[in-house]
Amino acid sequence: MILSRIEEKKNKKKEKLLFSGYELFVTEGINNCSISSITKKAGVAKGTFYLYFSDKYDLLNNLILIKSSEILSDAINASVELPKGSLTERVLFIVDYVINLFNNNKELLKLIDKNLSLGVFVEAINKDETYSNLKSFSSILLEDFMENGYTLSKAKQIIFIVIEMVGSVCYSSIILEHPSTIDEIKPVLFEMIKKILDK
Amino acid sequence: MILSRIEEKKNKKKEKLLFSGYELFVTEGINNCSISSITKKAGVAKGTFYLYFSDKYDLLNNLILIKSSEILSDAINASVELPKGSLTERVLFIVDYVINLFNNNKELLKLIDKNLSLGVFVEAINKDETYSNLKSFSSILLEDFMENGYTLSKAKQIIFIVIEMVGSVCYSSIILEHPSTIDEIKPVLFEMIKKILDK
Amino acid sequence: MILSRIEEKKNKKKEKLLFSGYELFVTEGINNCSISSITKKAGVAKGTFYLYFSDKYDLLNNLILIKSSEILSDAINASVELPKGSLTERVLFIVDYVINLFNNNKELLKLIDKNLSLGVFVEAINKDETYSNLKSFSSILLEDFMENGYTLSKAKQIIFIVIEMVGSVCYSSIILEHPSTIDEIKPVLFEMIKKILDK
Amino acid sequence: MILSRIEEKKNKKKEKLLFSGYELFVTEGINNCSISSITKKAGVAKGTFYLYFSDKYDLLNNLILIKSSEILSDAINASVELPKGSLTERVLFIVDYVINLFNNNKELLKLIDKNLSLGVFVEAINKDETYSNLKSFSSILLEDFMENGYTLSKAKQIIFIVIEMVGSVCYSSIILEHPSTIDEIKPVLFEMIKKILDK
DNA sequence: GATGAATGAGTCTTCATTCAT
DNA sequence: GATGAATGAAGACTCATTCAT
Repeated sequence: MILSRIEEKKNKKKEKLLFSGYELFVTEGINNCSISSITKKAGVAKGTFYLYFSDKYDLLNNLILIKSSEILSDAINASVELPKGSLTERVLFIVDYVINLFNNNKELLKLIDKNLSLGVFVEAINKDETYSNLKSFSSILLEDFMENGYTLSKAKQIIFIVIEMVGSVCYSSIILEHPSTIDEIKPVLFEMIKKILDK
Repeated sequence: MILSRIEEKKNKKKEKLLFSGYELFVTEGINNCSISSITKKAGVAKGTFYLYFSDKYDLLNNLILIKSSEILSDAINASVELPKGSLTERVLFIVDYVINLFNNNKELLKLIDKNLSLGVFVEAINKDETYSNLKSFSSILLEDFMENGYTLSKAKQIIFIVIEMVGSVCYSSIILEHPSTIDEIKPVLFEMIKKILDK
Repeated sequence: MILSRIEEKKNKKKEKLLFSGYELFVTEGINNCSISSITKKAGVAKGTFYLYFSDKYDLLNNLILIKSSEILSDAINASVELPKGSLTERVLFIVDYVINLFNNNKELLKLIDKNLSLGVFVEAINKDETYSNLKSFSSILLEDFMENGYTLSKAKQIIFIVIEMVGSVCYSSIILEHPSTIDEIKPVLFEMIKKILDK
Repeated sequence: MILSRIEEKKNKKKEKLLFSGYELFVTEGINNCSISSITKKAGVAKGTFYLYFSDKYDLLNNLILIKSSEILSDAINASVELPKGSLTERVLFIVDYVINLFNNNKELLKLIDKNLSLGVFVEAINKDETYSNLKSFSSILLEDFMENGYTLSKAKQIIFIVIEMVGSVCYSSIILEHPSTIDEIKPVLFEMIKKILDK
């Protein structure tokens, strides 16, 4: 356990770098951030950066997986209270949850959407066991689809399209506020999702 | 008309720069392109770049407007042959047209989607008279919505969401080929659009 | 006389360039002025500049001679009314005149002192017949020195030192306002000049 | 003291840059010096320059303060041997010292006078404690003025004017050698200073 | 004479990366 | 592991100057 303190210290540095990177990416934009500015903000030496990340984009990818994982973990915890089989409600609930989250954390939305779609994130889940808890997300949702008579493959495709649609609309309406605000567009979006899922 | 030859030359230079920028942006990625490489490819001096554009992103924006304008102009010309009022068919036709176009020109898709959504482009239409011919696009489509009982505002919102959805799905499936290929996802997408537009 | 109109036009261009150069030199500083900015302000083509001046500093030198010539011409016209032989009064009158002029035209002071001392200008007088009218300035003043028993050579040296002193003090007190304002320092300066000239 | 070696190295680099800057400024003129040429001469990388200075003019200002400080420190050490109260002699001694110094180091004179008058330097003394040893300069001299019945304020004004006068005359006569050489003008200058200080 | 598009050398500045401590 | 001084390649941008019209 004497190493754990060193280990802790190491993790602290990595986390500080991640956090500083996040702050700078969302405030300055990725193109305007340098390794220098990240380490400066993190309060560590420039060389330290290379002990944990290969470059700026490596840090970014770490960040996106972490943040995306958080978003969906939160959504899971909230949506489990809904009764099994209530497909439309669950999807709308999750979508609503994500919209609210993004609406309250525009910087996060900016970072994720500007760089990697949720789709890419899903891919990471499949590969990396670290995010295995997120599989339960899929499974709860997928089971609802099954119960409503969808094949697994069809279900995945619909989820994919809905995620793309929601992400895209969120970005445009929340960040760009164009052509509608999220409040104006949300009812229409929900109506469309309902229609899509209605048998 | 005596100036026309000079004016012509100038336009040629600008076009050469636009074309070279396009080529490099799509092959190397915008971050990996320098003014130097663009002018070199265009066969003009470095300083010449600044006679026509303020920076790399200025050229990019020019490019996106031009390319987007081309895409929609093409879609207009093709869709006018459909009878008035056939809303679902027209939307599907246009979507299909755009998908095929992007599928045959992945570089173009990469450039446009990575940087500006079609939504931003629509904004430009409203402001700039240069793209006034694109307004007919809206009008033909909007008339179909009207004839099917939609309000103008509702119609615009639906179009916006569909464009976001199609653009996003295209990018993921055509460029990233994840989680499905465009051929796999297209039928599902069409089915969803049909459901959305069905009264 | 048919050429005079062309000649006039030419002079107009040169004068416009001189004037624009003056304006830009004093507002932006010489280092921040380009041929481009000068011609733009003057409303002439870039190439036209080279028809009249070899470079930025050529224009500057022209400017300084012109401006200095104006200053001293004005001083001559004013000081001639004083009776011959009143050396101290004449010097103080001229110094006062120059101080007031600089005080009302700080830009002019900035331009002249920042670049060429009045001493350099005096050199030009000796060489260039164009400014021969300025010789009368010397003669009136020098005669006063003679009448007060100075040798010509001594007179010139005293004038030189006084000019340097006044120019330097003006620059510091009027432009930098340090360590005194011109109003505070002027009585002391006058007292010193009086002592210098008192036999 | 373990850091002292690194600290030493850093100071060496800074000094090398200062020295190279000095050499180039005086031989080539400031306008003709590039960061590149300075670092090349100093034998350091271009980027190293920016670790110590923000730009060319930052280095120049450092240089002027250092050099001016040296000049006056030397003058102090020399003038303290004079008996207290011998105002005229002390001023002449100091002026003579400065003239000789400039005469033997024309490049230094060129650098200082072309850019900042001694007046500006005095301002720096008042603010920055680094140059506090220079205050003794003022104090010794000012005390002499007091003993001769001058007010503090009057004394400062006279010193200011004399410094401006001497600096200006030095520049013209030593650098431009116009209209007199320093040897020719010095007796006249001394005579004038004597008259100024004579009660 | 006048023009201004085009040039490309030259300069500043940033920044990822290294490495001795 | 941690540091941060040093590097120098790379890129953005300026601008005096030319020359065809």
